[in-house]
Amino acid sequence: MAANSQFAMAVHILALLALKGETNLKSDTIAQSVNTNPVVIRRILGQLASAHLVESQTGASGGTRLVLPPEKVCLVEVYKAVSCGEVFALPAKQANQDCPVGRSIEAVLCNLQKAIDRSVAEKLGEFSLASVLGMIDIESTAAA
Amino acid sequence: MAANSQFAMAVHILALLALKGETNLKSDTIAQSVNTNPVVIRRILGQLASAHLVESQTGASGGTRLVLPPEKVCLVEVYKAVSCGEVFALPAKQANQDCPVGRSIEAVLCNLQKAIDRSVAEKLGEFSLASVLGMIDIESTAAA
DNA sequence: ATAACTGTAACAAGTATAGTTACAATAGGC
DNA sequence: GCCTATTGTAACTATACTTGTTACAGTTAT
Repeated sequence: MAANSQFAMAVHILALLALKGETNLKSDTIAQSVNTNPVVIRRILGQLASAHLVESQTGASGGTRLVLPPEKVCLVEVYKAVSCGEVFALPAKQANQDCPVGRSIEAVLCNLQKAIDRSVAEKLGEFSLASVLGMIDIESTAAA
Repeated sequence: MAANSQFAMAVHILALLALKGETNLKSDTIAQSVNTNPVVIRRILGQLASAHLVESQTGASGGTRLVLPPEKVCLVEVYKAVSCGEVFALPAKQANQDCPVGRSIEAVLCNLQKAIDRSVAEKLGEFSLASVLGMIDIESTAAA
């Protein structure tokens, strides 16, 4: 399967919106930078809009812009907006309840899953969109 | 797609092996507890064997056993043995190199990816197979 | 009115997982 | 040595998710 790269694309999109400030950005313009189809971009923008991270306008000279300044956009919110938030899945089938291990392992795995997912959320919580922009600036300055 | 539950199954398998001690466990016996097909179990056992976490014997009265005592088996090793180790993927297509953001975002996303993956590894490093067994014991005692 | 956007449905292609059958290779028990 | 049990692995199916694409209805500036 194509690995899920929606979070990476979402960060790229938000970085573009942040640098554009108040101006609306068209999905077509974004698609050129991300190097994909505008519909793919609009799908991700739809998820970001549901999370109240961006706002869009339809019609001529429409487009999308950030709702909040980059310092107030945390990557945790971006991650939650575009992913299921689970690093690993629990088995689809229930374990054998006649086996002592099968009976009790599910709760253990579920707690483990929550612990891992929480640590990812905490780490992402350390980054804001503004900090991403800072990393971009450093990179482009170094390259110039 | 069926979500990847190999890590969860691997932990379940290793818990069974740990409780069985020195004795070889057959893939069929394990499959009954996990509630799946023996071949699915053998596939995971193969990955765990490549990571030197378990050893198998072919032939009659063959089976699989742990290489190390449960205290020395860390869940990081299990995770690395059965997964790609990446919480999110980078886009398959390269971003537009003619765009300043496209040109520099990839390195930022790559560093971000490494930071997140590292935090997952660190959190998993806090758990050993023995600690999983401890959680199982607590659960089954509470249920009894 | 017209032209330019978004939102979204529908579909194809590619790919990963889980499950299943089948069978060669191997090793213990008699 | 022969039989039997078990692993390792290939091959195939079904399912489902992601990306990419076309198409089009709805909306808005000019």
